[in-house]
Amino acid sequence: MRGVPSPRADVGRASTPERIVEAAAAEFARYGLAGARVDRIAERAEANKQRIYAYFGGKEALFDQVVAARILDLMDAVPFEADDLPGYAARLFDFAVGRPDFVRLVLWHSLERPGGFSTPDQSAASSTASSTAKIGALREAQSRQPELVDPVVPADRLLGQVLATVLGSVLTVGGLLSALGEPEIDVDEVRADVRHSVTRIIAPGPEPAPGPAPRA
Amino acid sequence: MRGVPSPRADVGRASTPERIVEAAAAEFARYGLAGARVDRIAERAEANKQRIYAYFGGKEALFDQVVAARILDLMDAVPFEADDLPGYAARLFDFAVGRPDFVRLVLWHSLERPGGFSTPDQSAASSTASSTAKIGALREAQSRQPELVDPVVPADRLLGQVLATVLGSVLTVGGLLSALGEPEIDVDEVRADVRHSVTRIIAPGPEPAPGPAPRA
DNA sequence: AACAGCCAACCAACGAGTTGGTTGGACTGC
DNA sequence: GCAGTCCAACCAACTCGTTGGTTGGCTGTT
Repeated sequence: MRGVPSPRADVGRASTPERIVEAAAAEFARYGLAGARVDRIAERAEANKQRIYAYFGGKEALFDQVVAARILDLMDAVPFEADDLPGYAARLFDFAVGRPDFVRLVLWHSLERPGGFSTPDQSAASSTASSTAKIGALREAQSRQPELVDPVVPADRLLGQVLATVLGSVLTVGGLLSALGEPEIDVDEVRADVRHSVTRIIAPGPEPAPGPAPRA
Repeated sequence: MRGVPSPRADVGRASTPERIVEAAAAEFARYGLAGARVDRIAERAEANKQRIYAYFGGKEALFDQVVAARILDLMDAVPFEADDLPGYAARLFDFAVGRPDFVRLVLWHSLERPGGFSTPDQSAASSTASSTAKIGALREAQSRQPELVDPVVPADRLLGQVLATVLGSVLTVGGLLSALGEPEIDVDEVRADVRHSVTRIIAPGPEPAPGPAPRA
């Protein structure tokens, strides 16, 4: 958003750019970048088409900005908690499961914009920064609570595993695996399973039986 | 494919329908259903546009058939093995990681065709059938090897967790989480992590913190 | 006047799907 | 051997709805 104007004296109604972002999020979540229609976004936003071009520059730019905004939403809606990874995983899970549009948006963005964000939004940089911050926090938590230290998996990859578990579970609930044949799923059960998996992943436990010896 | 003709006496070259499927797989993997261009597929296949309509009926139908074919490929390339879930997970992982196009195809299909396959292909039915078969095999394996019986997670959800782990890891490697800030990933490490996670998930281990103590 | 916003029309390009006509191999009956 | 037929496949042009993006003119508010 370049020049966000102060809202019109039209109380009770979101500003035009806000309405556009909202409508765009819905449209993009449903149809993706290629499938989305600018006219439909304008109509949905009860705004005018050229406003989209005036504020956001174009379809792709709008897409990027919408996704970036939603990711920032996630980041401060679910703060990282190194001391309680199962809980963090569960909260992430709940956030994502409760917002199917968010998940679809991220999925679509990763498919349709392989290069990441074209707009040099802060979101790209800030997210890798936040990742290293998370790993740091995790290490710090481990130094305080030695029983969390896994002899096999170092902190950085531990985080990856946890996120992968959450991601996989979210998509499972979202019906992605239905193509591979997974029927009737209960969200509460899966959330418990996520906690369970993460608990076991982070806690010292049995070694992989026949697999290649894990490196230090 | 309705009327698959016998290949022309044009040795050394795949049949036209085969070439079309191949080209379509590449095109759809790259651009998705909405983004794919029929003309591009025809060109890539060194075939004629109307052949696509003659053989497959249209863009969407072609998409469905391509995806279904690829899923069947997966199914018999990586047979389920109830006795060695970590190994199965690792093989699934390798298959998917080695075929980014496959992953993208499945992802896109789940996004762009929410209702599953419109063509009443056998793939839809066969995949849920194969899923229940998997769960059955898993139960059977557990009855033979009681040490595999997890006191907490029943067989059906166990399978879901394993698949979710694999899926999440594959997407992590594929760069999906990069949006959420996951840098530099080593496939071998992640494969080991998958084994590791699955091993821990299926083996009796520590309970989730607030849960009841594990029974013998 | 400056500015946010709307409306309506417009444009050029694109793209799915179609059609008419052509080529060349294979098989048939004579 | 040869006309007749069938069929896969190619080519090129065409239809026609769609779509990203633009422009000019109008309204109301500050």
